[in-house]
Amino acid sequence: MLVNINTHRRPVDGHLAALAGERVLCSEHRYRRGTEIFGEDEDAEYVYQITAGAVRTHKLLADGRRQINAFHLPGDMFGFENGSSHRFTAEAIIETSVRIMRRGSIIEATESRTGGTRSLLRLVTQNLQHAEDHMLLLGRKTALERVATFLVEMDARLGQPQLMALPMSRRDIADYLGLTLETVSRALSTLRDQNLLRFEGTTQRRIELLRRKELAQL
Amino acid sequence: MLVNINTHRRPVDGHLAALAGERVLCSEHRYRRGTEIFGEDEDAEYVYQITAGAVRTHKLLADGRRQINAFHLPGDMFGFENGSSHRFTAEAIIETSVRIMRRGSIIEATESRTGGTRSLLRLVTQNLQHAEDHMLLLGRKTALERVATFLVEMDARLGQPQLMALPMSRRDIADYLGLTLETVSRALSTLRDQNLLRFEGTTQRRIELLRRKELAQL
DNA sequence: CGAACCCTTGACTTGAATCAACATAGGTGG
DNA sequence: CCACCTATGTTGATTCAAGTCAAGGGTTCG
Repeated sequence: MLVNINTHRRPVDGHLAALAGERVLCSEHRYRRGTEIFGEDEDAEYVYQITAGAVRTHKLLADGRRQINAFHLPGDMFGFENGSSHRFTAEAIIETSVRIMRRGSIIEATESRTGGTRSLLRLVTQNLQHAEDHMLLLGRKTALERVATFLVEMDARLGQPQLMALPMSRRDIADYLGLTLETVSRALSTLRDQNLLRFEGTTQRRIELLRRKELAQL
Repeated sequence: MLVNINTHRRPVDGHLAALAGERVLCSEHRYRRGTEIFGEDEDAEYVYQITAGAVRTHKLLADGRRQINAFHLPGDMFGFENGSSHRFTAEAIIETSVRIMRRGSIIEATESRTGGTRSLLRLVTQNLQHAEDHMLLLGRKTALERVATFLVEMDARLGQPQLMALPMSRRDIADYLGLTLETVSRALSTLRDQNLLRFEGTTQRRIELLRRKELAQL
């Protein structure tokens, strides 16, 4: 099975047709919040680059326990860190636009441009590095340390904005950090009480980091 | 700094000289149990293949908490999953022999042989896959599930021998699984009491798996 | 032979999970 | 625009899985 056309989560037919042609190497597509972009064990036919929005990738255990491997933000590419078939599920966290490319054409492109798959190798190596750091977090850090690490990571990836607008819910953060959503909420409250951060306005997803250094050295 | 000659953990001068020459592309070296092969943040000058023994790679937090990323067994290569500098420390678990190659020559070799860095890419991708599976374990599995998963993994990698001789201590297993050594010991005792495994003889590192299927479906 | 590990087991503690209640936001349709 | 509903987030009370502390036996190795 190459493509499962009768599900809403696949690129629409028009995009497939375009991608199948010779001229068009990539195509834009939009996903509503909460929709699946690809599933675990599906063929890795396409590679994705986010132009707007945010994506989470996760694995599930049989009884529903979820581990989020990574969050992807605008500019990030994802979907090829895999082998030929996806090893996890990707979902749009919020309304998200992605540029979709055929996997094969990407590999050929990077190969001819750099005289090898080196840039691809670099991307996979970056993913590996992130995974290694995350294993240390999951295996050995306390709840407060995990949440602080998460905030510092997001802050850096968003370019240290004055105000950080997190796209993901407390549950997503929890499943990324190997915690429960209550524990994440409590840790954030603790950090707020220690004046390390501030919630902006009424929605709790807008956070201002007040003392980045102290947060980082947890 | 390319090579820190005055530490015992580096290849001896003879090997360095040989590696520097044109003819010899690789060299054999032996490490006593517990000795460091390379350290975190060192230059990744060499790539290693184990011919006998076992190696662990780990990261440390400032206060000494340790997370073991992976165990390496005979036949395994390690040391280039990194970028140009090592992102963790590698140590011999037991008396270990490794084949040492210059990193550069490996990359060239794989490139010329396969018309690209594809085989290298495959190796890094395998590492990434392992890391992703391990994140699920560390983030979401119970102690018993972690130990069972560990046993099944080792069993498979050792070729499902009738009797499995683990090279690593309970502490190593604990630091790999994000547990304490006591919890690992208790989990093993529980599995023994459930007749899922058996300790062979007096040393507790020889284990016979009695019902692999039931162990695997935890 | 002694010393340093290694492993197991028991008793107790604790950090995070679970269970529960409540507040608020945001989306939908009347 | 409002009323409703669901999803989201916080906080408190309680439980529990794993950690910590402690003791004792066994093995290995210099």
